[in-house]
Amino acid sequence: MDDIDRKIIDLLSADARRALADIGQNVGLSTSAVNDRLRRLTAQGVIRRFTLEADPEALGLPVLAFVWIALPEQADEAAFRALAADDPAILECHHVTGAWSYLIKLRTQSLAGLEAFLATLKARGMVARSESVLALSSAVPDTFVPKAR
Amino acid sequence: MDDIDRKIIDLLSADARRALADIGQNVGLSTSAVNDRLRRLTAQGVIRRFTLEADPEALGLPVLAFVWIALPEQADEAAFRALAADDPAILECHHVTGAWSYLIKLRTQSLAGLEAFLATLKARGMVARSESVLALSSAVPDTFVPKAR
DNA sequence: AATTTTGCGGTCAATATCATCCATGGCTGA
DNA sequence: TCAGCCATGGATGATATTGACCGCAAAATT
Repeated sequence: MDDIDRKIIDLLSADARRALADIGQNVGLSTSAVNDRLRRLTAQGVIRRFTLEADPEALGLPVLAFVWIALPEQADEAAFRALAADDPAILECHHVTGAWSYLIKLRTQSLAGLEAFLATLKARGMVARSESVLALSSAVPDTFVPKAR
Repeated sequence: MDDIDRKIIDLLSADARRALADIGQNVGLSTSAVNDRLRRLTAQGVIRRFTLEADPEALGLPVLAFVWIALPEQADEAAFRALAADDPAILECHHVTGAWSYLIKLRTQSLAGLEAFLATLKARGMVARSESVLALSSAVPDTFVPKAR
C-alpha cells in the first residue's frame, strides 16, 4: 500500500470501468504494472468488490432510517447478527458505544417496511427498546450501494 | 425500470466488471440489448457511478463514528451542508427527525481525526451540542466506498 | 377502416478496444 | 548477488461498441 496504490483506488472508485492504460497514464505506470497492482490489491482483499452506486428512489427505496436497538439481557446476540446479515434491507448494523447496543441503517420501500422490520425483531425477542430516526434529506449526495451477496 | 433492469443492476452490483454477454445470458437478452439498457440506466441517473468497495482498515481508516449534531439557532445551514459535502471524511450527512438536527457518518484514521472534526465545527459556530457514537464491530460486513468526486 | 408512420426494443454481424499473459531487460536497494 | 518493481512490446482472446436490420404496437394519417 503506497501512494500509487491509493491513487489507483481513488481513480477506480470514481469510475470502476476506467481502462488500465488510462489509469497508468494518471499514476505514471505502464498498463501491466497497473494490472499487477490491481491483482495484488484484490488478492489481498484491499479491494473487496467492484460495484455500483444507484439512485435509491429510482429503485423504489425512498425510506432511509436509522434504528437504535437495545437487546434484552437474554437475547441471542449471534442470532441477531445473523438476522441483520441476511436481511437485504439492513445496509449496516454496528455494535456501538453508548446507551444502545446496535445501530442499524436500513432502506425500505415505505414506512410499512420499517414497521414490519421492527415487528420481526420484537416477535423474536430481539429488542428490549428501540428508537427509529428517519433521514429527511442529505447534505452529502445520498447514494445506494446494494448489499453484497 | 422493469424487472430486467433491476436484475441487471443486481448482477452488476455484485460484480461491476461482469461481461455484458454474461449478463445477457442471465436475463435472457442479447449483449447489445443489455448494453442499451445500461446506457439508458446511466443516462437517466438510475446508475450513478461504477465504483468499488474497499477494506477501510487497509486504507488506514479504522475509526467509524456517528455524530449527532444540533445546530445553533443562528447557524448558516447552507454553509454547514457545504462543509459536510466537501470533507472527504464525512461519508454521510442526513437531516433527521427527532431531537437532533443532523446525523453524520464519518471515517477517520484515528480518534484525533474525530476530535479535529468536532473542533472545526465548533470553531465555525456550527454546533450547539453534539454526541459521538463509535462503531465497535459490525454484523453486516463493514465496507468502505470512497466518497464520490 | 385501412394504412402509414413512429418509436421502442430486440437480433445479428463486424469492428475497435481492452485486459491479460508472456518473455526480455533495466534499475535499485538490501 | 539477489529480489522486487517496472518498461516494453507482441500475441491472444474477451469484450464493448456500433450500425444495419427486423417486428411489433400505438398513434397519426388517409
